[in-house]
Amino acid sequence: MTLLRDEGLTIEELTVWRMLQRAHVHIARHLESELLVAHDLPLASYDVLTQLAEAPARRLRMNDLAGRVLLSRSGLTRLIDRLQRDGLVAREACADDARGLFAVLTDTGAARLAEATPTYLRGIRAKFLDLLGPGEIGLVRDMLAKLPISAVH
Amino acid sequence: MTLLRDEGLTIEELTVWRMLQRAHVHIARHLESELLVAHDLPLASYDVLTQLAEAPARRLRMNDLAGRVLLSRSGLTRLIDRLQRDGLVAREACADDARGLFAVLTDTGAARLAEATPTYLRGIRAKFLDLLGPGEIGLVRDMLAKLPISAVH
DNA sequence: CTTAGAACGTTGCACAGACATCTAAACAGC
DNA sequence: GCTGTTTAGATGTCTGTGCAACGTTCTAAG
Repeated sequence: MTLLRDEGLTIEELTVWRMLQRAHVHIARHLESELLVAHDLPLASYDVLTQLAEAPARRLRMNDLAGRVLLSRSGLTRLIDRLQRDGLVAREACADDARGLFAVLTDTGAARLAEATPTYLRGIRAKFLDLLGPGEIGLVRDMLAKLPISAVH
Repeated sequence: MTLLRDEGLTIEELTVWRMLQRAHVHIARHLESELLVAHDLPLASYDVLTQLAEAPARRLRMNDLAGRVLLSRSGLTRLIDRLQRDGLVAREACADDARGLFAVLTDTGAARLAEATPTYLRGIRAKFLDLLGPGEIGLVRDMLAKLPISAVH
């Protein structure tokens, strides 16, 4: 605890970080298991499908996508492998850059996403939003907006 | 997006969750890599050492510890294996319950923790606390306090 | 045109983590 | 005491991820 003083942190500050950690892990695990049992869809896969669904023409370059879902390039390669195997995503060559590849959301993928989304949203509601007081959501947003939400280094 | 309406979530609410996700992952990765390069200590290990350091007599039952560091029992077993191999933690039998085991922080472990803590705290300061306005930390704490910080199910 | 360098994505490797299963010990109930 | 149930931890196995290295393609400098 002496160390805290050395770095000028209060115990409260440290606790806030720990709570943030625990809260996120807790919510993420809940979402993961709900999605898994109900739709056989890991959270990471859900995130990928969502990003693709929101992207123009339902497609995104691998590199681009990797940044958005907080995954390393290699991690994304394997994940897309699995999603492609399951027919939820397809790989398509990039016309103007032969190195590039698009990950494209298939119709099957879109359907699966639509099917899983209620579960996902209910989970967020139950484990996160409903527990906050009115107006606090805006507060949290403002707070989080100041944090580094940059891409993976 | 139509699905959002169906579940009564606004886009803002969904965004808040995503930002929380990104913020946590981003900070955690930063801490992890800093601890790794400077002290060869993964974040999970650091958390274990911290919990033990704060526990009475520097010891905690495996099961108890698993809950605090958000790790499965098997995950903790392996992690303690590694920490024991490195001499940072020792296993000790439990007097009044022959099934039980204590994980005990060794002096080496305590030293290593003390050595790594400045790095850890500096990271939290740089990637989290310093980015918030004054008074916001209390706000966040109150908010997070309402979230489910329960043990692993 | 040629060549050095950077960027995109994939692959080999090692490691961490979860789930299910297992053993040993404690705790019921009778 | 004896048996059935529960709990504490450890282990086998499988999945997922990151890092470093690689092949390929694009781009810039000479």
